[in-house]
This record gives sequence, C-alpha cells and structure tokens, in this order.
Amino acid sequence: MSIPASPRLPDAALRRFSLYLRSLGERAAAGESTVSSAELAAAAGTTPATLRKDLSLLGSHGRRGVGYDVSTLVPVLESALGLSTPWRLVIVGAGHLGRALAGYPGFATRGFGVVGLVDAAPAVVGTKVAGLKVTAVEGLGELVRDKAVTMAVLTVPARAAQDAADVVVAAGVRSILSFAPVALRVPHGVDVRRVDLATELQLLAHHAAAAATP
Amino acid sequence: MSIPASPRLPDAALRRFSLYLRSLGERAAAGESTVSSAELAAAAGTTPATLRKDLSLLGSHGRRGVGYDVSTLVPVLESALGLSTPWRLVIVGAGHLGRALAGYPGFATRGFGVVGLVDAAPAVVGTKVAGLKVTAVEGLGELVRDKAVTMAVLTVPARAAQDAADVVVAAGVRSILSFAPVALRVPHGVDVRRVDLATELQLLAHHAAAAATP
DNA sequence: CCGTGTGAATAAATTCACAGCA
DNA sequence: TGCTGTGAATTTATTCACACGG
Repeated sequence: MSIPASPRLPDAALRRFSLYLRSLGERAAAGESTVSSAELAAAAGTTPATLRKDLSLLGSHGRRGVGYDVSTLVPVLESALGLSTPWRLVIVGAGHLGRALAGYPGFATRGFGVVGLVDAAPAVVGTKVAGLKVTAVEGLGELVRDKAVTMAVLTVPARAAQDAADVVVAAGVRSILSFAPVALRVPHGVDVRRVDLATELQLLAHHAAAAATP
Repeated sequence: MSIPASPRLPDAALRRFSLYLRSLGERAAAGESTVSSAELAAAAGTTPATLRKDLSLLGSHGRRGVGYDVSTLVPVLESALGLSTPWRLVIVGAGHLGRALAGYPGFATRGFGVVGLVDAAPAVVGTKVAGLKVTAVEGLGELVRDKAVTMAVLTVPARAAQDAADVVVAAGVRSILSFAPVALRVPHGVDVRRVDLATELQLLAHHAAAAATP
C-alpha cells in the first residue's frame, strides 16, 4: 500500500515525523540508503515500537529484515506533512521576535518562505528587515493576494493578537501560528496553533519544583 | 483540601494553567473578585468541564453556586507552575532568535529573568544585547555559579545543540528549553523541552492539506 | 534469522452527567 | 437555584508481543 487516503494522523505522530524527516535528510546527505527503526528512533529520541507504529500510519514502506529505504521514505513523510507544495507566509508584528523569525533559516530550509512582514507602527513601516520591506497593516489584504500568502505568523503583543488574527482571517489566511499567550477566536475552518514560550518555561519550572520536593 | 501533595499533573493541564493564570491577572487588574468556570474557560479557549477538572487537580478552591475567587486562585496556580520562586535563565546562542528572546517581555513579566547571554563566536563575545554583555562559552560555568542560573535556553543551530546541551548540563543546569530541531541526549534528572517552530508550521501545513483533500 | 507490521493491552486524557453544597 | 466537584464512560495515544515476510 502507498495511498495515504485521509486517515487522522495524531498530532504527536506528526511532530515526530518532523524529526524523522530531518534525520533522514542527514542520512541521505551522508550517502546511507537504508535505516532501521532502532536507528531512526534513537535519532528522534523515541522507541523503535513508536516509530514503526508512526510509519505504519502512512502505509507499509519498510522491508522486513532490512529496514526503511531513505529515499523512499522522505517523500512519504513530506507528503504527510503537507510539504509537497511550497508555503508562503507573512509575519505580523515586526518586533524583536518577528524580525528574528523573518531571517530564521529553519523556515526557509524546510519549505516555508517568508514573503511579507507587517506592522502597525508607522515608524517601522517602510524599513527593511532581512531583505523585506515592512508593510503597513492596511496593505495586508493586497499582500496576501499578490504574494499568494497561505500562512500567517503572529508576533504581536497579547492585547493586539485578536485584532491581528481578525485582519489576517479577513485577508483569506486560514492557517495561523500565534506566539501570543491568549486564546484566539477564529471562524470555523481556520486553524490556529499557539506557541507560548513562557508557558514552556513554566512547564520546566513545574517539573523542577516537583522534582525538588518528592 | 488545599494541600497539593505531589500529584502527577498532566502537561496538557499545566499548559492551560498558564492561560488561566494570565486571564486571572487581567480580571484582578479589572477589579473582578470572582469568576465562573464558564467565563474562565471561554477566555482560555476550553470547556467549563475541562477547566473544573483541571482546577480540581489542585484541590477544591471554588465555591459552589458562586465560582472561583480570583485572589485565592492566583497563588494556587502560581505554586502549581513552580513560580513561587524566581527563575534565572541563560540564553545560549546570540543569533537573531537568542537576541530576540533576551529582550522578550513575556519572560520577565512571568517571573523568568534573563541573566546571561552566551555565544561561541569571538566576534560576538563582548558586545551588548538588551543590556547584557555576551559571554564566551568558556565562561558559562562561572556565569551559572555567580548568577545562580537555573534554566538554559538553547538558540543555537541544530549541529551545535548537543554540544551546547553538554556544556550547560556540565555547568549544573537541569532545565533546558531548546529551539533546535534535534533530540538531545542528556543525563537522567535533566529536563529538556523542545520547541520546534518549523514543526509547528508543518502541523499547520498538514491540517491545511488534509482539509483541502477530503 | 532480522526487523517490520499490527492487533491487543495498557495508559492517559477528555468529556459527560449528576451528586452535593452554598 | 446555580455552579462546583468528581466518579464513570468515552475517546485517544502509547506500549507490548509476536506473527509474518524477505
């Protein structure tokens, strides 16, 4: 089998796919042609059983007694992660974080091109960051249309996040990655993913505190 | 009951605690004294049932027929998140992302103070970023000791992440937040949390692609 | 034989429904 | 009467163990 149909892939598995894919890229560059579940699992910090279960969600792509073929597996994972087509994203909020992400190599090397940087502050509009001219919020709709933007990254303060979300949704964007520590209200069909850096630190703090008082 | 003992709190619940806490802060500032599970759940983008289940993990802190007392709940959540004591963190990697995080207000306002910024490149060492002088990697151990560093944030390239982790672990840090898209090998007792920005985009890509082909 | 593929078992998280207290 | 607290049920994810094919 090799038709993925449209099964529900668990988010946890998709997260691991991303790591598998990265490790496979390194192996391909090193000239390795096959890899076993134990090797790939070790590279991804998982168990062989979990890895095999993950990959079996996409069909049978390994060879028993041998392992997985690197060049076969890569496109399967890319397809599962929706990377068959390139994605163009706009960053809303040209503060420190927004500027850093505009030049973040990890985006471009994985198929996500930053094609626009938007900010509300007149003082920032027009300046150049990472080769991109900062656009005013008013020009967002035009930008989305002209550059065929498919994703938005919100790096605005919490109080401005809902407004920013409303604007990008109105412009036709249906996938949003938000760094604001608030829940966003969006219409059905719009996918919001939240990354809260302070929350991650708080999780570490909790674990550290729990470990200290057993 | 109000003794949290040391129950295993699910990570998913802890993530929501962070949002509850933020919303409670706004309500406290607005002078509200009580809040119902429905109100707080709406602000956090979850359901009342989930919220009540979450809070019940910490004991019974609400009043039936009334709701939760804002000023009572805040310290309970802070304690659960390990925020009773301040945390001092060092950022390893003074690239764009590291510099952005050094000045990120979301850290300081939630009790995480950045006390050091470290980089391996001699050209960067000694320069000032967000009021902090960049330290050489060799000075990390001293920095951790002098400033009582309790957490490290890794914003180095993937190929340098394992080395960076080894260095901070050797310096005595036991909580690490890594932005590198690789699994880190650390000794038992060290807690690593990984935030992979490209992975989050890939999850969005997957959902968008899956929604397009039903 | 070796290593994958997968059903079954286990564990975990979410949701439900209603008892119980102010 | 209103809203919390929580056991039970459901759904979801992980782990195990072993059959199966190259």
